[in-house]
Amino acid sequence: MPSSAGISIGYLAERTGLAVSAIRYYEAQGLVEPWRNAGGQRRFHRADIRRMSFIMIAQQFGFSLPEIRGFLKDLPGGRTPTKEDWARISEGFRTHLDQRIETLVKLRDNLDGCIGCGCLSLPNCKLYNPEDRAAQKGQGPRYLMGDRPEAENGH
Amino acid sequence: MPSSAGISIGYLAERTGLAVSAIRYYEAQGLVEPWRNAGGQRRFHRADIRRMSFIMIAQQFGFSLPEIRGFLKDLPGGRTPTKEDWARISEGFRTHLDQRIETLVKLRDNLDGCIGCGCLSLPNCKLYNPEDRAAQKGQGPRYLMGDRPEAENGH
DNA sequence: GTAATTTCTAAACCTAACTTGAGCTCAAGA
DNA sequence: TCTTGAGCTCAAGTTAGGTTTAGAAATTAC
Repeated sequence: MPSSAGISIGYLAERTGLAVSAIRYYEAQGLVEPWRNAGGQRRFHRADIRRMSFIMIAQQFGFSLPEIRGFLKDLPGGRTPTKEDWARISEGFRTHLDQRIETLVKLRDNLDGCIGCGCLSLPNCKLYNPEDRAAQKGQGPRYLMGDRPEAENGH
Repeated sequence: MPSSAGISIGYLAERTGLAVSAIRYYEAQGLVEPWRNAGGQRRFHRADIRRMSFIMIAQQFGFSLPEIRGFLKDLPGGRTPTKEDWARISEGFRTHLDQRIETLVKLRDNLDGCIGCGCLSLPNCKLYNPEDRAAQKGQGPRYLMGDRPEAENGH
């Protein structure tokens, strides 16, 4: 229940769909700064509902929590994004998203070019080529992402 | 150096760009089954170079190691994919990829619709909508870019 | 025949984004 | 007032996909 002096962590969780533990984790990561009431319990601004939403949306776009913290800190006064802030920030999202889509489409095109070629071990296969592999981002071994191309010879 | 009786883990690593530790890890995950020489060292088939390449490519398409193990097991005789197998399997890749691209494009469209609307806290915002969020992943670490199939466990 | 390199195992460690548990306190309703 | 539920802290666990480390044994190079 929202009292006049800020909202509880449970209420914030209920309104955003986040787990209570996640909100506490976000606080630990510096994404939100609740104050404490007399009994030591966290109290949040109502605006933090929107702040949490912003975090969740930014996550959908693939931003890490540190990056999101950066967005939130860059806002004058460290406030939760307003309509204008949001418009500005979404340009960045858009670019990020476009890049990711482009990467996947390229990957798909390579796949189409390779279906049935059976060339997985050949140096001219674009899927196998380390240069192309280095271009991808995401989880996976780090040495695929920018390390040694090395002399590859098909066998 | 490849002897006539199979290749060493170091040579396999060199030929694929994988770390030796990664190959041992794949063995532990049941993705490859080397035998041992008299001294207890692993020996691999030459064909495992191709097998490793297959694993790396499948990873690029977002498949988890258990899924990839499934692909490799489904092959008659448990062999490394041939040209024909590869053609068959890539259909699955293609579908998976298409889905991921579609998801991202939808996200982008929603973003375009929302730029400047400042509606982050409103229930009719598609980016904010809990239904849409629920459509992706429940709890645990969220693998946000596209769905990561598999390994969904309750709390 | 040495020396150098590779490989072996097992366990610990790593990152990200959280969740779970233990043990305790605070707040609210009957 | 009692009781239940919500909240607190801190540490440890989880998942995926590995890497690092340490000490010993095998293999290769000279």
